[in-house]
Amino acid sequence: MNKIKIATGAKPTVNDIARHAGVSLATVDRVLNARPGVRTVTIDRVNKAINELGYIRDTAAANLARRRVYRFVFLMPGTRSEFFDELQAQIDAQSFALVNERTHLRTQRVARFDSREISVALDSLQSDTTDGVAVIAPETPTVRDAVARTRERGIAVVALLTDLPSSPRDHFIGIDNTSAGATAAKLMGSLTHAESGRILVLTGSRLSRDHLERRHGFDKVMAEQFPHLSVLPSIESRDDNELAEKLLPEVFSMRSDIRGIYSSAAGNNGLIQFLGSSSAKLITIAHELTPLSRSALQRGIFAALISQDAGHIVRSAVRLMRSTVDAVPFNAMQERIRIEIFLKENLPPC
Amino acid sequence: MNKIKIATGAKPTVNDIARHAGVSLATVDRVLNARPGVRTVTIDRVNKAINELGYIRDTAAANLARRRVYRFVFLMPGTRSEFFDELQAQIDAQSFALVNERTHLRTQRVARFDSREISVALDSLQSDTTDGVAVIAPETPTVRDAVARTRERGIAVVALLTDLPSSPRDHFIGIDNTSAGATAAKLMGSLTHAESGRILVLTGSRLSRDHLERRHGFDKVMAEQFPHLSVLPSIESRDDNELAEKLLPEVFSMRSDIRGIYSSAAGNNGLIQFLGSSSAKLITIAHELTPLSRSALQRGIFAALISQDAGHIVRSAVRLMRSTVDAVPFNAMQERIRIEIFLKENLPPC
DNA sequence: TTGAAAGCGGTACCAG
DNA sequence: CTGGTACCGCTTTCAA
Repeated sequence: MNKIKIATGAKPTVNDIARHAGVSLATVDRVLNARPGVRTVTIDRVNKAINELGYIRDTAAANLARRRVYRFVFLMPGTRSEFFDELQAQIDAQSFALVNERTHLRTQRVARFDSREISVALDSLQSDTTDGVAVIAPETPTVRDAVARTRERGIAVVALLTDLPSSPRDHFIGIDNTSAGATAAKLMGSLTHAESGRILVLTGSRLSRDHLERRHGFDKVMAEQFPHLSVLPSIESRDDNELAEKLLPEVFSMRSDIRGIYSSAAGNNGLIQFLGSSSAKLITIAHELTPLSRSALQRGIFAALISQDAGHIVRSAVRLMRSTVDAVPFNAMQERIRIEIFLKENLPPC
Repeated sequence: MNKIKIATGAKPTVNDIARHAGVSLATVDRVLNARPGVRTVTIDRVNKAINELGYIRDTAAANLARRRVYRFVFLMPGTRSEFFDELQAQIDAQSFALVNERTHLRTQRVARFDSREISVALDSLQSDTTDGVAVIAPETPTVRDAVARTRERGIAVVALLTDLPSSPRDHFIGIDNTSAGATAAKLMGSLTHAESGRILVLTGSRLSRDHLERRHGFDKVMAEQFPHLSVLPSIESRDDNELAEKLLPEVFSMRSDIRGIYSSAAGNNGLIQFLGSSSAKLITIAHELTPLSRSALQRGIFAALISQDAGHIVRSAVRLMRSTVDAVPFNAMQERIRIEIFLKENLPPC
C-alpha cells in the first residue's frame, strides 16, 4: 500500500530530491517549475525521486526566493453605502495585515456603477503592476468583454457580490441572492402573524442583477408558502431621504393593510428614520449588518437581517486571486460565503 | 506627520536596519528578538533605525530560518457524534492543507467526556513535542488545574466549543451558548403560530456547561416573549435509540398539546427517526448542520437549525494557537464564531 | 542540457 | 557586548 514515501521524519527538500535523482538543484527546480531545457529522461528521474520521497514544495521559501509579491486591486463603485464602507474598511484592514504575506491591496473606485466606466478601469490595469482584480460590476456585454480582455492580459479576475456568470471571471465571491430573497420571505411569513395583509418591497437599482434575484426569490416563497400575504410592486427611490420623506409616507397614507417591509437594497438610513417616527406595527427585514442596521435590530425596528460577512468576502477574494495566479487549488468550503441571518438574539457583540 | 518612514518603495530588511544603525546583522537580530547581551544605547540605536525605516519583520523568512514547526493537538472526547465527526474531518483536512505552513495537527481522543481523563491527557503533553492544545472539556477544578499546569509547561491552551472561563486558557473558540439558546427560542416562538401549548426540550448531558447555557437562554426568551407557550422540563437520554423508541413515544402519549421540540443536544438521529414516523405537527429546532440534520431540514422535519461552523472553528483554533506561541496579535473579528441560523431557504448547497 | 553559486530575509553559532 | 558567517528551502543567473 504505502511503500511510497519513506518517512524519514523530516520533510524532504529540493536537496534531497537532487541527491536522490543524481542531478543538481537547478535541474530539480527546472522540473518542479516545468521550465524548458531538460531531457525527458531526466525529467522522469526527478519526478520519480519526487514521488518516492513524497516531496511537498515549501511555498513560503519559494516565494521568498522568488521575491514574489501579489498586487491586487479592488474595483468598487463610487456609490457610497454603509456596506461599501464596511467593505472598504475590511480591505484596509487586510491590506495592513497582509504586508508580511507579500500581498498588496489597493482600492480603485469608479465614479458610478456603470458598465462603461468599469470597463475603462479594467482596461487600464496593466499586468506588470497588477496580478489580480476583484470587481463589483453589473453583468453587461461591455463588462463581459472587459473582463475577458483583462484575463487575457494575464490578470486574475474575481467577481464580488454580484456574479458575472457569462464572463470568464475566475471566481465569484458572494451569496446566492435568490436564496437570500427566499430566506427573507420565509422570515417575513413566519414573523408576521397576521391573517392577511400586504408586504412592501423596497429595492435598490432595478438594474442590478442581485436585487432582481432577491426579489425573485422573495416572491416565489411568499406565493408558495404565505399566500395570505400579498406582495406589492417594488418601490425604488433615488436616495434615502426621498424614501423617508416622500415615498414611504405616501404609500402608508394610501394603504393601511401593510404588515411588513422587505428592504432588499443596501441603504437603510431613510427606512430606519421613517420607521422610527411611524406608529405602524410592522415586521421589517433588511440586508447587511452595519452600525445602523445593528442598532435598528437591537431597538426592535428591524425584525431580522440577512447579511454577508464583508471581512470574509475580502479575505476570500484575496485567497482566490492568490490561488488563481499561483494555479494552486483552494478550499471551496472555506470560500463559500454564507447567507447569514441575524435576529436580535444572535447579534454578535460589539 | 509622516516624516517617519522613508518610502524607498521596497520594504526594509534586517540588512537595511543594520546599515542604518551602523551595527551588524547579528545585533539587529538580538534586538529584534529581545535577546540579552546588547548595550541599552545600542538597542536604542537599532530601535531608532527600525522606526525610521518602518521595518516589518517577514515572518515567513523568519520561520524558514528558524526551521520553526508548530505542533498542535486537538484533544477530543471519545464520544461520537455527527458534529464531532465533522470536526474531526475538518481537522484532517486542515492537517493536510497546513503541511506547507509548517503546522502539524494531531488528534487525541480520551475515552470519555471526563475531567479526570482529560486532565491526565493534558498532563501527558510534553512541551518539547507539543506547542499547543485545543481542548473540549467540561469546566471543573480538575480540568482547570490541568490547564494551568499545561500552560506553565509552555504549551498554549485554547478551549473549544465550551469555554473554561475560570481556567487560564489562552482563548475560547465557540459560540455564546446562552445566545444560541435565546435564538432558538425566538425562532421557536415565531415559527409556532399556536395560541397556546407546550414546548419540549431535549438535552444532552445535564453536566455540560453549554447545554445548561442553551437551556437558560431558551427559557429566558420563551418566558419573556412567548408566555403563551410553556416549556416542559428537559428530557435527557443516554442514547439516540432510547430517545426514539422509549422516551419520546412516552411523552407524546401522555401529552397532546406539545407544539414544538428544541433539541439542544448534538445527536439528532433518534429524534429524526421519531419525527419521521410520528404524525404530530411540530416545530422542531435543533443544533449543528450535519448530513442528517441537513436532510431533516430539507424534508421539513426540522424547521430551523442553530449551528457553528466546524471548519471555521478548526482554522480559528490553529490561528489562535499560532498567534499565542508567537506572541503576535490576531484579528478578533475573524476569530469570532458566528451563531448561524439555517432555514431550508438558506441552506448552503452540497 | 546541466551544474555551481549567489542570494531572498532572517536566525544562530562561534569567535573575538 | 558585538561581528562574521553558514544556512533554512527554493529560485535564478551565468558558465560549462
